Amino acid sequence: MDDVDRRIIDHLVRDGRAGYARIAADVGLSAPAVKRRVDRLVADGVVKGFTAVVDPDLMGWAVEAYVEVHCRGTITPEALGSAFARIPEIHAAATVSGQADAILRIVARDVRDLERALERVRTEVDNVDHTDTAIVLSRLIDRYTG
Amino acid sequence: MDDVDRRIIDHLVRDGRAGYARIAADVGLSAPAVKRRVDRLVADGVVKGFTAVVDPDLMGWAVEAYVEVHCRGTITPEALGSAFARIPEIHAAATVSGQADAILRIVARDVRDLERALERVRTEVDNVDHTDTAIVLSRLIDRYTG
DNA sequence: GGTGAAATGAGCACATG
DNA sequence: CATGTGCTCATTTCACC
Repeated sequence: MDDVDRRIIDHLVRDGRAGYARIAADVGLSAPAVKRRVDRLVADGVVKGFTAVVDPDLMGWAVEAYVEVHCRGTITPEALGSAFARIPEIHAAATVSGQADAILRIVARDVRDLERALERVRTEVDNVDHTDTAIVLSRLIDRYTG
Repeated sequence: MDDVDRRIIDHLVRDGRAGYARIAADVGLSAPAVKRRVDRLVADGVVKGFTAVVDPDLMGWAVEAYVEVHCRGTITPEALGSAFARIPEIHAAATVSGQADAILRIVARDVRDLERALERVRTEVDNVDHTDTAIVLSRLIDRYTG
């Protein structure tokens, strides 16, 4: 992981479909050298994959919410993770410091979907005391790199 | 936006670097037809772009946090958005319903960076009463499609 | 990591239903 | 109007240096 790798990753984050020749010109290497580095970065898991960035509004994924999950007693991150993984509306989940035990980002088609997902969180995850939901009103920023 | 478009998008979300021929075989069209649809989806803004998915831990972006922003009085989403946009550590920001006015996802290099970003939020954004920060302990889920 | 050749895929004009 | 076909050119991807 040297500086060239970082510049290659930066380029790929900005344009995930950029050709090796363009990246090579950017970082000052040949195209095959860039491909070898990208292959290695993917194999090492530094680059986990490539994806299309979709406008949620235009796709009909209208309702998004941030949900604090508060649990009774103690629960392992692994147990939380495997339970959350079964709920497809959960796009991001993380255990956090502070009063809440975990924070979820839920993306649902409509309010009904959101309600259903929240109900599954409360029933399928062990020891959930309560959830605190903040529904997204307007998306201000959606960055993919710093 | 028909069902074929949705399947193309689904394919591109799963693999942002997939060739048109592979997508074509998947959805039952020819490669040029798929390219035309993808070009249209990008032009229409349904697909906003393509990006590499990077493992934050392996990149040294070690500290991530969800931050509730509580404001005094009223503030427009536009004012919040333009203020947040100046702080590069903020990767996602949205106004929300409930007690908080906005929720941020901040990705910082270390705790010092996080602290600096939070200080900027409190000073550069108008009418901020207080912030409530939950530092991510472990990432459980990071999905890019439902 | 660079170079060159072979294979693969992109991208375009034109014809078709 | 959107798709399919055949072609040309660029890119990828592999060998080897």
